[in-house]
Amino acid sequence: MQKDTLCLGLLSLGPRSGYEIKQMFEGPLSDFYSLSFGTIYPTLNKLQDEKYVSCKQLSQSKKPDKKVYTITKKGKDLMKDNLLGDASAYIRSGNFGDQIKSEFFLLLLFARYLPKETLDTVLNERVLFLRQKLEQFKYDGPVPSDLQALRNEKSVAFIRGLATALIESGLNYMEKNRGKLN
Amino acid sequence: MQKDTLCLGLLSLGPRSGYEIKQMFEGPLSDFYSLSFGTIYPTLNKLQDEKYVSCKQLSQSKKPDKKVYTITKKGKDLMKDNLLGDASAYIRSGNFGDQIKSEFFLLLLFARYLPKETLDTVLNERVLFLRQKLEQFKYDGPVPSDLQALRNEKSVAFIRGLATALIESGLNYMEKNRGKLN
DNA sequence: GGGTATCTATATCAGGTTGATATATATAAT
DNA sequence: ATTATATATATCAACCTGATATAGATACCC
Repeated sequence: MQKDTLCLGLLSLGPRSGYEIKQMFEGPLSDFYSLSFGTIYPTLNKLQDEKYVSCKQLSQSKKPDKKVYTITKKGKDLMKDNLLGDASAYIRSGNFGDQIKSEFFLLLLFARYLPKETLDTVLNERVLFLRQKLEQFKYDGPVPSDLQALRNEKSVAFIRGLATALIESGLNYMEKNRGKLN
Repeated sequence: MQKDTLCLGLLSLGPRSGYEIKQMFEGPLSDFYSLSFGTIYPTLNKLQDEKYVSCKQLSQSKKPDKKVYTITKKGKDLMKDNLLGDASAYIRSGNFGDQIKSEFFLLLLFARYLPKETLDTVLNERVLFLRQKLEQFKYDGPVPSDLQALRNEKSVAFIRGLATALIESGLNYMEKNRGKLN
């Protein structure tokens, strides 16, 4: 997905600074996508130049100033056009699509070169890690206000449910079949 | 995972040309990882310079010449060292780790900006796509001889089983919950 | 025979992204 | 006072991808 469309999509949930957009990627979005500062800041500048977003400099007490970007009517139109135009291209991506770099699967692929105890430790820690992820996706308590807008999206509820189902079935498979790797 | 380690790992399954390594990434590995020619060829040259692989130029009838690379003892040692040294870093990557760019999930995130019929079509085609993927992972018939070495790995059987379980639970969830996106 | 399409095979490079780093303000802890 | 941490913006070298170039060989069509 074009970085422009993605930033506009996140700004459609409410005005944000570049730093806050990055926080969204490090929070609930981190399992599906991420952009670095080196991409986010230049993208926001470009979007501002082309009037897809407007910008207000905000002085804050107790924190450095920040630039808060607001999506414009022109920006919303571009976002919707882009989403609609590219929708069919995204069908074949994602989990078992074409954008994944899974180093864990590569490690499993070469499992026979690892000492038995190392493989055992790796699998144990992977299970712990996935259980932790599961808790994160199931967590329903309070979140920082910036992230609340994401949480409120119906689509996020769907995605969290899907992630939960996938992790649970993955855990289940690993616990039942890990013996096959030895 | 370092590209060096990855190429050495694939060469540990048998001698291959750069083109054939690329074919492995486009075949059964495509859902977990990929490297482009722009990475593969320079990596093989570097590995050859440093004696981690040896190279034979092969004339073929009916096809252009190819350079076939064979992993050396020194190369196998490096590969094992690297796998062992980096194993713990790979635990938190992969599906619901930190290396995923899922454009399909992003599209779902912004589902409310899509016309109802478009979303419906997208979900239908995604289901068809995943069913096709499922068939690919379950397929047990003959494969080109280059890819047979991968197929024979115990770890590949484990990974294919895991992928199958994940896709099935994802399909199941999507079919039961897609109404929640409207 | 000429056109073109496809497959095998290697190589290179512009363009884009990341991860690291720099800079700065402010709070909190030692 | 200094060290660490959080907020906040910005930049850049290093790296990778996707595209493109080149080339030998087969195959099909008119």
